[in-house]
Amino acid sequence: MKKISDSTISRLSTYYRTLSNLIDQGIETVSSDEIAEINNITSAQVRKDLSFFGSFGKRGLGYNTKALREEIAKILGLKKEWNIALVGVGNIGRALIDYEEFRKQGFIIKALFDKDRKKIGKEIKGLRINDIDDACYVTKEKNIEIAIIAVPAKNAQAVVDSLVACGIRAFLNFAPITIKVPSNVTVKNENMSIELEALSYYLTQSN
Amino acid sequence: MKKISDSTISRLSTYYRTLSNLIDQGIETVSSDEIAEINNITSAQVRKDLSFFGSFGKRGLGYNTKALREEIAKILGLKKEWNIALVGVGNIGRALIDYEEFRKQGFIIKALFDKDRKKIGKEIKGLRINDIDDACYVTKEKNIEIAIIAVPAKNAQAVVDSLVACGIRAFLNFAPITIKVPSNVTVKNENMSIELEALSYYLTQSN
DNA sequence: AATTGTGAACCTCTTCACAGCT
DNA sequence: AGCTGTGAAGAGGTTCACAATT
Repeated sequence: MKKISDSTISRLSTYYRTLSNLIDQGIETVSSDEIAEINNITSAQVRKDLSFFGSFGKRGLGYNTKALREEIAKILGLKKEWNIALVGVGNIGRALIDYEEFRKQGFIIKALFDKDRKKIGKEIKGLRINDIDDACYVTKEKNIEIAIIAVPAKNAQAVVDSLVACGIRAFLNFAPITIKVPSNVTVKNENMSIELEALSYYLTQSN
Repeated sequence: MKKISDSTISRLSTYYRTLSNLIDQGIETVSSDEIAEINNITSAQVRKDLSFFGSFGKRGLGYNTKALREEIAKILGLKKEWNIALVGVGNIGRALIDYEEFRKQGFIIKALFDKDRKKIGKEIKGLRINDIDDACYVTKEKNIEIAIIAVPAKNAQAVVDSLVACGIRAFLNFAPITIKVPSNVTVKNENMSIELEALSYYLTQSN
């Protein structure tokens, strides 16, 4: 399959959310122009993004909201639940356990890991905190497919290395560091300081 | 000033972090090639990014780590502390209050807001939770420059609208929705579900 | 009449490659 | 000799504009 850009994929996610909202409002049909307007982009962009995957609209009419959301769900792989491991039960980690948005989209945290002896064995929301050294056993048992890395920067690479060795191929990394992985493994970064620093830059510019 | 791309700005943030790590290791000189290697990019990219702002290296030698970090700090506006308001004291919000990384970079949370009567008046880490309706008074008193939006999607636009009316011009938005703002206001999004959905897409593709 | 789907044009970002400096 | 700084080339992403369809 042809290579689709990261931007297209992340815009599909926003279309998915837009469609969900429209469906909640009882709206059955929507044009690329309306989807674009809601998301501050152009209608050509919306149509082009969708065109990589098929023809989902009707000329003159637009798109059926439910049908289009269904198509995007298929594209993004949201028709199944994904089993997630959360590594690092600190502030960020604990917030993510309670993050409704993940569960709503079918991302279910099924395993917790930490390396702090004081935490291991305890439970949060019915989930036992496991020793990261037991990662391979637990991830296999629980069928984990994606790991969220919420450990300090200095430990992040080692944690990912060992999970890659267990066969995990997708990571959401909250540590402020670039993680190295083999080419068949995907890492997405969630680096909150970077965005704040961009704001700092723009504010500094405009003064 | 010429328009610098978002990607360049966010890479500058990563160079800043890379340089901090090198300095901690006592390394005094670094080449664009080494910075690139650490961050999985090309050395031409590193040099081009820096070239938009000046000439900070010595041909044949590379860059002085401390001097370059200083330059990047100036560019990104990190030579001062930024006063931040956090709106929405839920799971995510509370995690951010304790997030050391922000404080370390000079982003100091100085005001908390919520609209839940049960929370207003209480304190977290010595910070009083204020009524979002008092936003203008409090943001002015505390000299707030950036707001972090950690409220449910359905309230996010209204919260931002009222803070824009108070004069806030920079937002870090955690709500999974596109916020509309005037052109002199900047919004950066931190949408964790989007990144997970991208992982879901890549895993789905490769199976 | 309205709106999609898409090749072509356009624009922006990245990489190349080398002159210039240390 | 080694590495930066940068114009030019190349790649990739976005927008235009219009034929096709309902």
